[in-house]
Amino acid sequence: MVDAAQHRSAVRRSGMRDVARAAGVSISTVANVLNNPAVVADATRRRVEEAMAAVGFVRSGPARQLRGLPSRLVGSVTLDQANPFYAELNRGIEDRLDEAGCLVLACSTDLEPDKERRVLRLLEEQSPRGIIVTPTGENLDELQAIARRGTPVVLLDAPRGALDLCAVTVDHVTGGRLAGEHLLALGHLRIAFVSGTWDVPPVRERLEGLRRAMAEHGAAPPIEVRMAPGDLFRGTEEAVVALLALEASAVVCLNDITAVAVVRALERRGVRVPADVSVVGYDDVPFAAHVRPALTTVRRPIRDLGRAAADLLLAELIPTHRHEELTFAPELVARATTSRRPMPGT
Amino acid sequence: MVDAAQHRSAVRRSGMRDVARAAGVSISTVANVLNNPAVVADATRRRVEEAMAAVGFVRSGPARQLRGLPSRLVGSVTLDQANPFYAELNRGIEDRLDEAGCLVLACSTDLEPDKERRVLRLLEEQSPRGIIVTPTGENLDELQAIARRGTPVVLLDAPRGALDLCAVTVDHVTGGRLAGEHLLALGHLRIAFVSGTWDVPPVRERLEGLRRAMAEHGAAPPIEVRMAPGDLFRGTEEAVVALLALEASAVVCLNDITAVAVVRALERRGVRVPADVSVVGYDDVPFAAHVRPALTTVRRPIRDLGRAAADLLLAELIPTHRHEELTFAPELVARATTSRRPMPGT
DNA sequence: TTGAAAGCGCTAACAT
DNA sequence: ATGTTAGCGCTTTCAA
Repeated sequence: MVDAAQHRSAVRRSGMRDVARAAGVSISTVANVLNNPAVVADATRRRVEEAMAAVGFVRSGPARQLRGLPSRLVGSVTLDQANPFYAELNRGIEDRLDEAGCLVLACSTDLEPDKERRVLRLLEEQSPRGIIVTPTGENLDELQAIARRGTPVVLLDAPRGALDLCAVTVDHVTGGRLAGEHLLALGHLRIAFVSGTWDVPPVRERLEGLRRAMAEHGAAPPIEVRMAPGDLFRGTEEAVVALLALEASAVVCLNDITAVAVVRALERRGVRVPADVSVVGYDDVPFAAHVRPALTTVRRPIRDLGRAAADLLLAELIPTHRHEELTFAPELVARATTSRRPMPGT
Repeated sequence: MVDAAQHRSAVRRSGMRDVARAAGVSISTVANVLNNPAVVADATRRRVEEAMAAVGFVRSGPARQLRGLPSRLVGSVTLDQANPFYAELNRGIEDRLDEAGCLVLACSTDLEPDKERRVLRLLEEQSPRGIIVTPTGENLDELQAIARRGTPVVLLDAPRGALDLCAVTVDHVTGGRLAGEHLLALGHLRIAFVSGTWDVPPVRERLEGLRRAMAEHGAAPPIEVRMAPGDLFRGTEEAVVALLALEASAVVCLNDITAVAVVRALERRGVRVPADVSVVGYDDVPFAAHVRPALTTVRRPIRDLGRAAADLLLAELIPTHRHEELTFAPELVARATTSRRPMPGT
């Protein structure tokens, strides 16, 4: 007689029960060789180990979690895992988690609050060890609620002190300032800032830093050019048109991807970079050094951010844990898209 | 009186039990509003739903899996999720899985068989819905064993017909051929091929395609230059030295990253691309169009590969499922790193 | 040194 | 329309 369950799938993972039967011992002995081998007699242990190999035993994570053991899953919610910045970030997270035997669940929100909410819910249902998230900003209360329900949350690039959670951030005001000071030192006075379609704090702060640097140098405030919604290509074209109308001699972009797109759009219009217009990016993603002209940009230590976030997350398991906020310093990397302001009229 | 469990953590997720108590119904009624809402009286359903909100109910994925329901986790094992190719691939996988309410566990092996083995084991223990893997090639038997134990495995970029599993591949022989024919058409006769440190089939096949194209045109066979182990920088420098010694007028690289590095190394030595030497990449990762000179490369539809792999994986749940092998065609994208062979002596 | 038994949160078959 | 119950694979007391 063959029952329905066996029919449904010819393959079935064998569990401790099967190992126990194969080795002729009880389930708890199998549990002991797994979790407390010292207590098991050598001969028995060997017998059990052979049985494990023979039946192809694989421990069940879900069952262990159900018993209350810490999960080995960690969620990472970014705006887009294909974006080189977040790809690097996830790798940093993965590297640190790997040392702790944990795996990363990589999710993208595309900066859509609804998608973020869906993904967060899905993640929480897996009872992960925790969630590292670059928030869209629209679900901060939800994130706090998740933490309250027992799933640790680590924020990345969220406004400082926004929530009672662990967080790792970059001092974006300083980042914007660095870009500004670099350009001011090169003699630029009319500087534009290309921001994204959505108004997120980490970008606001860069603009604010730029504004401060310019104010301190007695220059006119930066002119914000917001990218049109839709694809990067269209948005950039329109931004560049606006840019040229403004007659700015330099432009700071919200990130490297946009900066490269802006450089291309300028070149297509016969505007030379940096001879006619200087361009500064943000992040220093790996390809920034490889485009031509090589991109001047504000670097943040991307993998370190990921590693730090993972560290904070793992530390949440410690009973005496207190929430902590880590801030990294950005750094200007001068390359070939910036140069001295051209003499007017030449 | 407060018991130990409560002490250990102030926060505790509430389960169906708590909802049932709060709503004054049995657990199965809660289960019904979750899984079979039509059968529940309207008033009761509302009461239960309110209770769920009130206690902050989150369904337990692990518990559901333990009951034998399909997991919502899918593993994706690539060589390096920070590599733009695999970052794109993972995004394609994520997009398709998202529609099925599944999440992707992104893992990197760095082409290290040991790491791959570790990661596969960790993944299998989570009893995921399946695993999509770009194998190092050293653990193929293990992959087959995993599938036998009940976790579906989908291969990516594995040798055709290597295993009795679903697979999605690209016709790399044709890919190599396309690169070769492009260069031959431009008059190149001495062509080198830069391969990676490790000898993996998808790269072998590209070289084989190149070889065939050259043979058919009566040209001398391609000269293989293997990258030195270690970091990309060192490896590329040495490869380029070898390259120049060979006096090849064109070089095909195993992928775009290496191609860009080769272009830079050539330029550092005063060799102009494409005036003196033509360079062809492979993959057409997003930045290939943005480096300067823009990279001529063999494109594969990266996100589509990911989506297809996810589709195959999800289809494994269907009882009548048969393993399937999908092959995508590559395509040459001629940009600015290739040009007509320079006249000897000029 | 080994075994018996309870229970984690859920689903599904069955009973009411 | 709602409730009772067994059990998924594991860990963890406790007893032998």
